[in-house]
This record gives sequence, structure tokens and C-alpha cells, in this order.
Amino acid sequence: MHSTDADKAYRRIKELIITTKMPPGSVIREAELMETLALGRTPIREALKQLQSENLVVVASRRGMFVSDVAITDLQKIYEVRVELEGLCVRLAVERAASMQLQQLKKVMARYHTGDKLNHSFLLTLDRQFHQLIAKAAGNHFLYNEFELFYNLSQRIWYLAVDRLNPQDVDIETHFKILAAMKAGDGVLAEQYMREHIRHFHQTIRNYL
Amino acid sequence: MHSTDADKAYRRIKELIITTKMPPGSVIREAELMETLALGRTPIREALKQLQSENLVVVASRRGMFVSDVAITDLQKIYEVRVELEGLCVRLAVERAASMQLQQLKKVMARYHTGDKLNHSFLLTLDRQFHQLIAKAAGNHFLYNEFELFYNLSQRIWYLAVDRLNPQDVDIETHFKILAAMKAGDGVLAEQYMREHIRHFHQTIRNYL
DNA sequence: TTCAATAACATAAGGTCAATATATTTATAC
DNA sequence: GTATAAATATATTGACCTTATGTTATTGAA
Repeated sequence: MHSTDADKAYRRIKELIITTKMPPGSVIREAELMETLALGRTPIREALKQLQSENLVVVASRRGMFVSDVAITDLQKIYEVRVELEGLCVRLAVERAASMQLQQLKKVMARYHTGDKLNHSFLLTLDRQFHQLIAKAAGNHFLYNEFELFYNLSQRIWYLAVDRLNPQDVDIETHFKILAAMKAGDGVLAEQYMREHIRHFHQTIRNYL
Repeated sequence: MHSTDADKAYRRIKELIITTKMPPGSVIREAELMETLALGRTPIREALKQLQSENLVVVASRRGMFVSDVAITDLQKIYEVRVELEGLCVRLAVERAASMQLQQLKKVMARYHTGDKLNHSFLLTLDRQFHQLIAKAAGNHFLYNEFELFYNLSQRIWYLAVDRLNPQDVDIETHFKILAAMKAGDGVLAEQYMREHIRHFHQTIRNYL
């Protein structure tokens, strides 16, 4: 399975934007990215166009491209959609998740006990995997696409505040509650925990911003 | 305000796909679209790439592009997300809608009384405008983007069944109930009606499919 | 009948040229 | 001399066209 240059460009630029290595509002020069990534104009352009539709890049016709800005109000807007989306995810996951998928969740959470609880990037990876597995387990690829979009937007804002954040701010504990509710087959409770978890995440960031 | 060729191509091809003039599963040839739309290869490609990210086009690398297929299960998947998304839209709209936006809704609904109730395309236009106004009134452009995506997917399936549908199947009545609840400031009730409305829409189509 | 070589075809990528928005400079009027 | 406006230079994306590459179907021989 070969991935195209356009896809490589897409993934790399997306990573740069989410981690704020390309900070919000900064100018994007096609020529610069062509050099940096050692790729042609076409794949770069396609990647940027895709990122535009994901609200990570803004294109001003014949003026320039920019990493999309992050308004203070964006956090609220992203949060209020994430809560619904991922609430739905976990509710559906309880109905549809195969036992294998629950096992995967358990395995991911087991890493929490062995890993470095003070390492930001470790905790973030864990959180992403957890949410991704649940979104996958919902068995709805349309929903999964939306989940990815909003999780990315959310994560970028997290990176904006990362220097001021404490590791214990990452609320991994609720993951265990969610998982327990899922195993018990209680979709309503699992959703409630998920909503709390996401609300906590966003409120923590808001306090530091 | 000039729109680019790529944007024109995007809008025209999207319309062709949603109205099933380009039916699900059919082959898309870049060269053919270049002739039909009298545009170059670049804008066509950009449009198709964008439509790919909206689940309307499937690109098989170096093999061909296709209008995305519609599985029977897609209706359910799209429905279950639409219900949440638009439920949230109307709930937020009740909190945030300016009085001008409520007036616009009223104006759109007034057309229902004067228009041709047996004309499918008229009713569909009305329905779209109604849902769009509410989604806009929610004051969250991230959410609005998602709304558009899922409404489009939903509408395409509607077109698949249009020949077997009766005009009275289009449940415009509930629009009035939603509007009334909105004016009364009852977000919970408005959301409940919206969910019913969307459920009704999808169940009707399912019966004919 | 099966497998390998090849031809045909479609997208992927590269590079050039064109269009346009913005900044800069220059000329003119007051 | 200064301010305003027109003209021009520059920078950046938009579009086009050519070439490369990979996939599939076909054809022919073992």
C-alpha cells in the first residue's frame, strides 16, 4: 500500500499545525514547504486545500495562506460540539463494540499504570488512543471523521497551553470510569462520564488561557 | 467577490452528485468533467479532492474516481449523527438566535402557505432553508460545517427515493412546531421536535428504499 | 488453462505562466 | 513641502500542460 506524496504532505503539515510548530496566524509559503518537505507543488497544494476544509488553514485568494487563527471563543465552540459527538460515540460504542475492542481499550489503559505519569506527550498519546478507540467502536465512519476533526482542533488548543499545564491536569482517571460503565453495558452512564471528561479538559485549558 | 474555477467546479459537481445526476458508484473521469464544465484539470481535481473529504467521492489511487456508493446502512449512520448535530443546532439557536434570524425563519415558513405543496423540489428547498437558518443561528461555524456535510449526505439519499416519494411525506408541519418552541424559548422542546422531524424524514425514506 | 509480458489508461506530480492583491514609488495638485 | 492619487513593482496563489507512475486488461505462449 503506497501512500501518495499528497498524503505525506497532508500528514506532516497537519502535525506541524496541531503541535503549533506552525503557530496560529503564521504565514504559509508554498515554496518554503516545498523545500522543507522536499515535495512538488501539487502535493503541497492538495494538502493545504484539505487542511483548509478542516479549519486548520485559511486561504486568502492570491494574497497568501495562513495557519488558521484561534479565537478565545473557539474553545467553547469546539467543546460544545465535541461533547455531543463523543457522547454519541461512547453511547453507540456500548451498543456495538466487539469484545476485542473493549480489550484494546483495557490494554491502552493498562499502559497508564506502567507509563510516566508526568510526561505530557505520553498522557496525550494515551488520551488520543482512548478516544479514537471509542470513536472507532461506534461503528460509524461518518461519525468517526467528525470526531477526528474536532479532536484535532481541540488538541491544537491544548498545545497552545501546554507550557502552563500540569501533568495532573490531564484527567485520565475518568477514562477508567468510562471503561467500567462500558463494560457494564451502561451507555447512559458512560456518556455522562465522557461529557464530564471533555468538559473538564476544556475548562482546565480555559483556566490557563 | 470573485469565485475561483475550483469553487465553481466544486459547487457544480456537488450538485450533480447530490441530485444523483451522477449516480452512486458511477465512474468519474477527469477528462470528461473538463469538457463538460469547460474547465482545466486543476480546478476539477481540487473540487474532487474536496468532495472526497465530504464522503461524496471515492478516489482509488491511479485507478479511477467514483461517486461514493450508498450502502443501506448509510441511512442509519447518517441519521444518527444528524439527529445529534441538528438537535444541538436548535438548542443553541434558542439561546443565541437574534430576533432577525427568527424573523427570517418565519418568512421562510410563510412561503409554505403560498407555495405549491405538491412540488417536491419546492418542499425540499423550503426544508433546506429552514434547517440552514437554524444551523446558522446556532452561532458556531464549526458546527455549521458539519451540519452542511450531513444534510448533503441525507439529501442525496432523498433523491435516490424521490420517484417513489409522495409530496405529503415531506413533514413540513413539524417546522411550525419547532419554530413555535423556539419563539417560546423552549430549547428542550424545540430539540425534541427537531429530533422527531429528522427521524420521521429518515424513516419515511427507509420505507421506500 | 495459466502465467507472463505488454499495451492502454487513469491519476499523481512537476514546472511554467497568468491573474490579482498589496506595497512601493512617483508624479501632480494644492 | 506635503498630501493624494495614479502607476508600477513585487509577491503569492490560480490554472494549465506535460511527464511520470502505477493499475488493469489484453494478448500470446507455454
